[in-house]
Amino acid sequence: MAKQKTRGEQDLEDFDLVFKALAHESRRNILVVLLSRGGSMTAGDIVKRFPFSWPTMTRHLKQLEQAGLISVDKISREQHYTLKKDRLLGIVNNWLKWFDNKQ
Amino acid sequence: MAKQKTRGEQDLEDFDLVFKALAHESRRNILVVLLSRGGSMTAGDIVKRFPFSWPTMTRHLKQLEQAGLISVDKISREQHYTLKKDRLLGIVNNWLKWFDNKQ
DNA sequence: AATTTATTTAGCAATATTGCTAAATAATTT
DNA sequence: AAATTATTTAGCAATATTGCTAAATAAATT
Repeated sequence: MAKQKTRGEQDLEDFDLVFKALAHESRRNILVVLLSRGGSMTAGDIVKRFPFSWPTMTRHLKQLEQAGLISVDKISREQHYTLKKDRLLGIVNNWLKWFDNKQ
Repeated sequence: MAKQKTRGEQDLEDFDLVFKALAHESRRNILVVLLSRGGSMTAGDIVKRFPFSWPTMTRHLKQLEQAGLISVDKISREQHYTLKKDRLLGIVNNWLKWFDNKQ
């Protein structure tokens, strides 16, 4: 049985995955590109807009997915990646809340 | 003469420094500890609350400072580090704004 | 002036991250 | 069934990050 995580433990793990994912400029840009294209794109369309190889992009996308910042759907042989905007805003704001008086 | 940066270039540089600084759990925790102690602490007081060596802490603090998330004042032989909460909130929110409809 | 206290700098080793190319897989079209 | 298209996996090299210890600096105390 996997150890059950408390609310706070889960949050800490989320913060870590999310902030690590956001630490790389290209990954931040992938999120912006997804947003600007309506939230959803195939792997190939994303690759076209960045200056690195497909395998490198695959890895960046996987990191974003593991952080829960994007989701994937396989449609025939294409992978459709979708921005999870609410989770991005939710987790980062949840951390920022610590510092925000007006909370 | 140093090249003059446009508004957007400066923002991108800020985002990069800030998100890189926030990528490490201990550095995020340093900010929280500073906050919980009223915003300002000496290097030695910070070191006491973390499980790593002073030189390692010095480096983390320098990264936070370069990101503009804390400032330093030398008072006699002590270094006083101060949380720059407004800048933390300002820069992260400025990036998040891209994703926030309600903006 | 010597010692103590507070802290940084230098430099190394271990680990993690990033980027690449080549090969593999899996679905689709010919 | 062979070829094409979309994409991932494997594995390597370069670079960056993190942590450490030892040495250096700088101010204060004895």
